[in-house]
Order: sequence, then C-alpha cells, then structure tokens
Amino acid sequence: MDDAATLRGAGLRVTAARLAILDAVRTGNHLDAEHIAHAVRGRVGHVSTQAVYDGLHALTDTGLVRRIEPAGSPARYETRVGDNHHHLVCRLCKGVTDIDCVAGAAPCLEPSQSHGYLIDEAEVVFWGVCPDCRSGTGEAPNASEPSAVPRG
Amino acid sequence: MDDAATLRGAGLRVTAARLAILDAVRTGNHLDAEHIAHAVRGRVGHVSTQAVYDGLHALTDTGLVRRIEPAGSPARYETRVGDNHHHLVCRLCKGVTDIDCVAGAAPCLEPSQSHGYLIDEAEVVFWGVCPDCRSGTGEAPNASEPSAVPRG
DNA sequence: TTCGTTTTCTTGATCAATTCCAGTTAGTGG
DNA sequence: CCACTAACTGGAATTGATCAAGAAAACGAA
Repeated sequence: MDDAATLRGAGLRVTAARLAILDAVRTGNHLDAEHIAHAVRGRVGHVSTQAVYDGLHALTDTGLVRRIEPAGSPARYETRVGDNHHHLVCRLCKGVTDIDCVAGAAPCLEPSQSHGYLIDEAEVVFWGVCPDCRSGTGEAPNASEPSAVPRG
Repeated sequence: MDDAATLRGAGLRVTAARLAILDAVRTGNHLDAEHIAHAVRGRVGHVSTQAVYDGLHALTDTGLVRRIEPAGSPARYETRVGDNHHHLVCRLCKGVTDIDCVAGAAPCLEPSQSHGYLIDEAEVVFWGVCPDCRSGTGEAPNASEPSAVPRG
C-alpha cells in the first residue's frame, strides 16, 4: 500500500504536503515539527508551518504516526505504530532510540495499583546517555559539563 | 528536620518564598507552576512568577522536589523523591496519581536492548481515565466528548 | 550589631512551540 | 466539469518558561 492509498484509507485527502510529511517522518529519526517542516519544504517547495502542524495532527489523530513528547524536548514523531515499543532518550543530546517491548500488546505492564483508573497504555522511557555523548563525539547541547545526572 | 533546615542542608538560603513553595508542593497534588504560585501568594503575599520558577528550579536541582512533565500538560512538581515511584495520568483531566514501584531502585526496569546507552532511570507513565472522569464527575477540560483514547 | 558578599527577588522583555482565525486554494465525489 | 468541503496560507495570539539588570535580603565574618 503506497502512501496515497494509506492517506485515503484513513479518510484524509491526498496532498503533496501530507505525502511529504509522511515520508519525512518515516525517513527521519524521531524528528520534531521544525525538522519535518524543513524536510517537507526541501521536497515540495513552500509549505506553511501551520500546514505541517495540521498535517501532523491529522496523521496522529488517525493513528498513522505517533507523537512522543520526552520531557524537555519539543514533540517528536515516528511512523512505527501499533507495536507498543518504548524509547531510550539521551539526557544530553535528547536523541531518541526505539526499544522493542518484550510484552507486546498495550498496556505492556500492570501497575501495582490502578487507583480506579481505566488504563490503556504503559509508556516507558529509559533515560541515559547515548554512545556518542559518552564518547564526546555527539553534538550535545551542553556536553562540556555532564552536571548531575538525576535518578528516578 | 523542618523545611528551613532542609533548605539549608541543600545549600540554599531560607526565604519565605521558598518555604511556601516547598509547603505548596508537598501539600498539593502534583501542582504546576501556576498553581504553586497561587498557593504561595495566598501564604506570603506578593511573590513574582519568576521567583516561583527560580525557587522550583533550585529545589529540583538540589533534589528536594521532583519535576515531571506528562505529555500535553505543563511541568508538575512533587516532594516524593528518591523512591523511584511512577505515575498514573488521566487522559481527560490530566490528573496525576502516584504508583509505587515494585522494583525499588532506579532503573527499575531493564530494557531489552541498551543500544550502548548508559541508562540511569526507567520512567513509567500509565495512561488511562481516572475514576472521576469515568463517572462524569471530574472537571475534565473536554469531558463532553471522550473522543479517541489512543493506544500505545 | 553592622558590614560586605552573594544569593534571591522584582520588573519587564523575550523565546520557543503551538494554536487560533479568517480568507483562499485545491482535492474529490457526483 | 461543478460544488462541497477539507486543507493551506499568512498573520496574530497563547502558553509555559527563560533571560537580563538592578534592588532587596540572607548570612558569615568582623
């Protein structure tokens, strides 16, 4: 199924902007809205920032892309959906890496108490320092001083 | 140990604003900066917003309070630190409830692959609908239409 | 105590990410 | 090919948070 059919199947109109957004999110590695906008413009010329946000909103609402929001970074998007995988986030460069969920379906964990909540998802984020930042190779925003690495 | 001694022990000066912030965070239930500012003002009169942010920053930096940032809500603060507990977040009203971590120390989970990261924390957020919102009692911002409850 | 240093607080501007709005453009089903 | 409506544009506005410079206050030392 190509992207045009995917969009139509989700009840969305097929536009150059949305095809480019979908491709940018799939090709990129957990890009944020700004980087997606940049990639989209490099592909189809001028596209307003609002169109990018609108497109991302439509795609997330229909479940074609997933939006993740690690603390301290803008929202990021990925096309890997439905497999309930988790994420590894670097405290320094904020880079995101996927991690398979051993349990499969959501919610993959059972809380010790549910407090009456109707739980549908367990979101797991592993925080640490990525290989590049550990070796000083990474483009860390503040790699000069590792400072305190807080614990949970 | 009272709050003044706690602040001093963390290397911070003792001010009325900070004592009030610490008390507001402890008394409140995962309040955001705005609500903390409101509580502080009700206790010690005028305090600038900046002083509240600065105080919260100082308290989080020294580990006296923990800052959590659930997707879609402003940062929230709690005084329960060091026990690596987790959170239950309501998709509708954004309310937060603590959940004990059965494993104890951080990181409480081992990822299936570490990808070379030096991992120090596993943050677990359970998403669902709280009892109040389920029964329609809650002050949900958009409780009229439950809309789609996305899955992980 | 009083002083001097350093932190903290104040006011006010600024920022980044995102959303709202009104009008125009362009997919799509008929 | 038309009409209807979703999608896009340009621009302003919102929210949550930070930065900057000077004034005030905490606290160790004299």
